[in-house]
Amino acid sequence: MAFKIYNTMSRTKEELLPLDGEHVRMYTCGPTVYNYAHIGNFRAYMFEDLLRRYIKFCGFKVTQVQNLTDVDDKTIRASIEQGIPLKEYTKTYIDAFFSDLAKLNIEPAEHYPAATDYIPEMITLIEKLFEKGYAYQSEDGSVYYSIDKFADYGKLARLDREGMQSGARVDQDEYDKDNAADFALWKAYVPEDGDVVWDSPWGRGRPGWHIECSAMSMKLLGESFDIHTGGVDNIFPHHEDEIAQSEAATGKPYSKYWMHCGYLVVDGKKMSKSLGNFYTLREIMDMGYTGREVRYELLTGHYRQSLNFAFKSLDANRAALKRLDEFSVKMKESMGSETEASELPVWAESTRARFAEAMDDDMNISGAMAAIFDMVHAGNKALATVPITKKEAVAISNLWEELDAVLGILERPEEEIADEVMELLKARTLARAEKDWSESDRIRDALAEFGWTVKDTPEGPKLRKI
RNA sequence: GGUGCGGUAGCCAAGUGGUUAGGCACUGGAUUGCAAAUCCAUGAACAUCGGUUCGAAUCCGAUCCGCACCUCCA
Repeated sequence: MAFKIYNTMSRTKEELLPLDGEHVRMYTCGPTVYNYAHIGNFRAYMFEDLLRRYIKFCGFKVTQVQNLTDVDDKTIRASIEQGIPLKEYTKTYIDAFFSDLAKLNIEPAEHYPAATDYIPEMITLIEKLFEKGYAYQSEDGSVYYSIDKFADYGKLARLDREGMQSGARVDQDEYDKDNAADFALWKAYVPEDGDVVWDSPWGRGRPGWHIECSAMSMKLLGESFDIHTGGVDNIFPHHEDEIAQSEAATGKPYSKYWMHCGYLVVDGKKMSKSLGNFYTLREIMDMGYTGREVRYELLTGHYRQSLNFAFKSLDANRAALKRLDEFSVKMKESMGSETEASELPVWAESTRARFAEAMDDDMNISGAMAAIFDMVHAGNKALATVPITKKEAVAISNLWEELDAVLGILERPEEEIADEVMELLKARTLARAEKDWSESDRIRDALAEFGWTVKDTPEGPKLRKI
């Protein structure tokens, strides 16, 4: 079996073969911390989480770097407007970002470099570009990259250089540049930047946006690494420019694979701050949805497809997750205190292979989920006639755990049951024994107020969190 | 204008030449003091028109529709 991923560079699916054979080094474009990230942003981080988890499932090691863009036009403008120092301003949103990642059960990357901590590396990189003749300083003091010097410019986005046309926005300092499409490596200081400024060989200023990713990725992962990820909107110009800067400076290939995820859309339109059609995770959770339900939503659409966000789907996910939870609980109850696993029951024998086969094909998550639901279905059916042995239940639980290392949705944390809830349950059982149905129903309502439903089964009453 | 993605049942969503994808909802059944929950069963589809083929959701051509990117958006 081989894990195949779609490489935007070649526009084909290629087998993932790490440069050093065993260790996958990946770089992920992270958030610009000027505000709360919306769940469209998290769609990308979720894709990257699934990717790193599946890479590990395949037996590779992973080192992932995700940057924090804590200096750019938006962060500077907002911090000045609010009269808060930049570092302090961005800290709020950096903290919120990590808190949201945790709620979505996204595995932490190995490194989260902040742009402002890597200014010297960026300056070194720009100096190299000057040495090699790719950089020039314009009259306003800013430093630009000359795309005409880099023959491969446009290879990722497959740009038609001649066809880049007028529909494009007009850059204000166009006339300072050799080519209107040249991009900034270093931006000369302007009063609007307030006290956000660093010294450089070309005068005071701040780095351009693209250079930070090149500098931090190569510093932490090496001049050539395996996978670079981001949303499709980063293909051009951001990733194209990263390639131009990095490969021009080192003369080596930059990232071996480029992977891009599709958008989250709302009513057919891309979710974005400018359209105002966005939701933050905290807003959705305030509406009563859990991080796990949102995770399921973001996870279960294929990453290269645009994903239509709708609360209706979140409601549907709740039912689907319940089905998985029921099965999971059933297995836990069946295994008791047994720890030794036997062979899997026949109805689960092919599940892992089917799951892996689907995921190997560029992370076909729908196929992978189908394998799991098929197992649940076959299992439920089989259990109606042939009880599962304790050791088989252990084997299923082990499988479940292995698959959930990739998905991060199957396991649900144990719910703590308060003493008073237990008392109510006892009282209700007593009432039922005495066939006092009105008292029994009254207690059921009382339990609901504590957030629990009770189900009466042949083995006695069972509590479930609503 | 250039580049790219897409249109599959009530909704979501896999599938790239022949075999039940899957989930949610609906309906029926089992279970239940009644419920709820759960479990089982179940129909229904490939944007349009043409072509290739024994056979097309899948390949080819045309058309219609939607979305995105084209200089700092995940």
